Amino acid sequence: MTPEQLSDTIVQVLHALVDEGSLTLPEGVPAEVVVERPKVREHGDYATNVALQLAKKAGMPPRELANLLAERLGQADGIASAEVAGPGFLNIRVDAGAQGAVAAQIVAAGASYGSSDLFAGEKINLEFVSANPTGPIHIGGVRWAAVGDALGRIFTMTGGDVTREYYFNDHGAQIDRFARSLLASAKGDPTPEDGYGGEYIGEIARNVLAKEPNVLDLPDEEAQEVFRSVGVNLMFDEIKKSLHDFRVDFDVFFHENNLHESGAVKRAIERLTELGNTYEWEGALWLATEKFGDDKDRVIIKSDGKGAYLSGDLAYYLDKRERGFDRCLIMLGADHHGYVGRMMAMCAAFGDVPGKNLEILIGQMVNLLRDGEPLRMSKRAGTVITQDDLVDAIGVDAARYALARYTTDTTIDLDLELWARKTADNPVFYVQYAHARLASILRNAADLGIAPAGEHDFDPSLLSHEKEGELLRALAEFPRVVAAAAQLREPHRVARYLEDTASAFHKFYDVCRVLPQGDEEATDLHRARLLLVAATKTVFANGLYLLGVSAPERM
RNA sequence: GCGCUCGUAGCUCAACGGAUAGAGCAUCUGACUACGGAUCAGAAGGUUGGGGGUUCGAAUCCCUCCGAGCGCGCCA
Repeated sequence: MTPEQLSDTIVQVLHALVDEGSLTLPEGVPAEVVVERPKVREHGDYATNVALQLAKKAGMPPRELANLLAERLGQADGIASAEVAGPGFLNIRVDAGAQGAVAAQIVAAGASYGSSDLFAGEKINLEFVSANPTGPIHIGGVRWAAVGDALGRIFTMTGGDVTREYYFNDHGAQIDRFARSLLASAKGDPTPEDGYGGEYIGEIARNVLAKEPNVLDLPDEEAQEVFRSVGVNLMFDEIKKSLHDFRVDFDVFFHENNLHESGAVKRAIERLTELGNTYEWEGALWLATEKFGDDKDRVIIKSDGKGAYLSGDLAYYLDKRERGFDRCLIMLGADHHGYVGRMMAMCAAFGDVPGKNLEILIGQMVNLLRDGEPLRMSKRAGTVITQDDLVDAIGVDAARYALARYTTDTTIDLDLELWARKTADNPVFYVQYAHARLASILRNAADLGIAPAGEHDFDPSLLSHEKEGELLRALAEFPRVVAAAAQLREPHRVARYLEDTASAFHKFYDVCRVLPQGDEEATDLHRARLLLVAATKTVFANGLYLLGVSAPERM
């Protein structure tokens, strides 16, 4: 019995009590009730606070209502017992048979176990990383590469129609600085005062020279144009390759420059003007964002006639909405949190709903440590830690797992030494090891010619051991965890869940022999446990997939 | 000065407004004639930064103070 099924059962009992007149609920019976896994074992398999929630509405003391419910619930199908505890909690024990049936359901669902229709019919645009094409992706961007892609997988699993999008800021002064830096490097000049340093500049410059051998014969201004266009494209390619190697593939790479060239910026401004949300002042065009909650109004066309940075964002947002996205999520580093106010105001200025049509997620900084010492980064000195550096140090699996394992609203310290280790103190190995061990059991079973219990010969009530129950309950949680991760935009919940479930599995494995020993004959219990093993492996495979981490058959 | 995000075990971090705040690492004690010991069992470790408030119930919501990180351009 899954938590969802238990919730349904409780709702049915509520309906029955209302129908026979022993319970009055003026606001009606809720469609679902909260069912949770108690932290303390003595509190049963599941617990619900429904009596506490409904007591006031029913005009009845919580414990009295809980008693009423417990009496009926105890008689319901699949429920072994229901007891009232504390201020009015209901502690519920599930029949072993009802519990064990989950294993068969999971194996039958396979790769789709955990999916739901929570976001069905919604077009969701996820914009993340979007690092400037003036250099490789650095550590700040990688956090979102891992988290954003995982979130995309989670939204897909909960029914959403997901588009991953990367916004290339290939317009404006920073690109000029990039081009000047390349030219200076190619000529052997020192890095310009406001330019970019680092080895990659020299590398890109050499690659441009390889493609355009005569470029230095041109006047500086023309040469710089060549370095700009060729250099930026080389940078694009490098960024895309890094991301692909990181198992993050974007559906759309959107170039800011297109917005300016296609007239999209102009159109967006016209729209905002029609809506009465722009005005001219001191030679510039302003967007009235303050009335939508921003600190102050913002310039969108500067007095020199050029578009301010925000003008690209306006056009980009409008473009996404015109492409039919109901939800536009943008993931930014904490150093950009200052934009949230104006972006939300801009969204409202278009007549949209901030927080729904546009959502901005802020990720805090990542600090890298080696042997407990912080790695200091300096752009000038070229000691920036890039995505590729991180992958070289600890590998894609560990990097993705490490970055997706924490809530994005706290800064994290990653110790490269720890995450490179192939030992138990590295959480990703703990989880992957569980999967490999499960795979190994199934391999051994196949060698022995033992098949997991099937549809007709599976007796769920055989899985009655305490550790089997805990593992089954953990497996039954998976869909709820995925749903919560999607609704709260918190992929780390999946990682934490896998760690808990790995622990439940190892504890089960320690005390419950799955395969027959020696000449022992395979029994129904062996086959039932083998089915449980298959179900567990399915959950690990699905969970690791959501994080973009491999699920190894062997390690 | 204003704003955003945070403050939880020695360390890194969890915890739909729920019961005795949990894991891992590190420390200490145990378990291998092994379905993979990259594991398991146990011990120890806390005034959830301080103080108020809201309610049946607060790490979580509100106010305030302290501390940290990050932002506050007609830069991009």
